[in-house]
Amino acid sequence: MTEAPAQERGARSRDAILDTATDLMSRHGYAATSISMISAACGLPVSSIYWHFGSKKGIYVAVLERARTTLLAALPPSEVPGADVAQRLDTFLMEVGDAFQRHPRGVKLLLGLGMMGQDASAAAVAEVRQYRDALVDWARDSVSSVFALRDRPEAADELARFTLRMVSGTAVARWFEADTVLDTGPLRVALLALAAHHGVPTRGVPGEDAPTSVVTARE
Amino acid sequence: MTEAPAQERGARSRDAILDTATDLMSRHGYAATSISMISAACGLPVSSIYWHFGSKKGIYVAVLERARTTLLAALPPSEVPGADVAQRLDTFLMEVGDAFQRHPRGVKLLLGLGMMGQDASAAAVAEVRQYRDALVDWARDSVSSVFALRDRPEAADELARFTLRMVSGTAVARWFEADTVLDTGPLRVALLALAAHHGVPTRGVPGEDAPTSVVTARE
DNA sequence: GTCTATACAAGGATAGAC
DNA sequence: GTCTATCCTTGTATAGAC
Repeated sequence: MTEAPAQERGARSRDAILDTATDLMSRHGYAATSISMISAACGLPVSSIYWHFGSKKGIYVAVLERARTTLLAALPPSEVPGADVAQRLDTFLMEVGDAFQRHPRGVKLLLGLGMMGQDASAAAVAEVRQYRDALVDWARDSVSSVFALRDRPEAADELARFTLRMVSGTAVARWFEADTVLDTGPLRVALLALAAHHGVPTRGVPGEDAPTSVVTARE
Repeated sequence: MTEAPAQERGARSRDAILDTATDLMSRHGYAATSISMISAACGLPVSSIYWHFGSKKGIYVAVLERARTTLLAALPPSEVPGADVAQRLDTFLMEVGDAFQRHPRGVKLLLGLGMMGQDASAAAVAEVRQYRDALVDWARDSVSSVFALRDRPEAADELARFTLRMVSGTAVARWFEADTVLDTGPLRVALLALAAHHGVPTRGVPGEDAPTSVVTARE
């Protein structure tokens, strides 16, 4: 059946290299991953790798770029569906926790690879920033949708940052214990409290919890 | 003033090497830091470094060990002083934010160096674990003291984990923007809400007494 | 304890046949 | 596009004089 047009073989190899590099680099970091390691792991000779990517930094940039587009494509729309805050929040948290499980390399790539230091080429730095900015934007849009914060940009910003930092921190924890999951329960409580603290109406959301005073102070 | 007993010179050199290695490794990571870089930066020849530490892993272990003891010595007692929860919480958060400012390498060392992968010697792994466990213990004891959770170990554990993850996540954020500080304000709101959610009495802590905080380091 | 010099392996990268 | 073979640099580590 119609063998590969010889052009497809190239694309296939490119992907294989990228897969291997992503795996190795997200595990060991950029510096600790050598071209020969990649070559040995994916079966293709060193020169093929250079033919496709030109340099080690080239591989790095390509890996990051693909990771970014993949993750962004997998992220749910930042327009979170749901009738009320509680519903949307639960949906959002479920999605975040899910993405955290499915894309264990997201943060690790940013960190492990971001560790290039001064060696970082402009292209690499640009990729890292773009990756991170895309995540920030998505998070802000999402919480903005969840809590209806279109007219409260600072509040949306704070909630988004808070969420992302918790996710990053949990990713760090996963460094040490592989089966760590994102604790969406506490995060839910925290986000609701933060929203309330900002005077955002959450209309009796807490539900089963917090019979006591939940912070309703304002600034 | 007669010269150092020749033995002190050694100790001094050892410290200098350790300082340099700590700086370089926390910035570039373990793999990306070479012995020659350290040698060039601290002025001592490569062989002196090997004389003192035996191997690159040896330097790593020594760096981590010193970082751990230094940080632990700098951490305030986990018995947080204060008449009520509000006072103790503010004290605790101020201390954490302060430590975050003063010891920017804490987490970065754990991460950047922890990235050794399979190369990690047993000694190195042990050091990393010990470092991290010490932090966890301190955090748990502290929040336990703040919220009087001696008889609620699970609650203390959750609050401690939450706090540490936020700190780690903020450390990650600092990766990208150097002047990032720990947002103790939102963290305060979150911890109070979590405590309340666990049914822990916080005796009218919330808003009125504390101006929305901004607890940051001085100096 | 410190220095110079050096052994030896591994890493990044390229040449050129196929 | 892929392979073999190779160049050159850098890195870890050691030897031995002082």
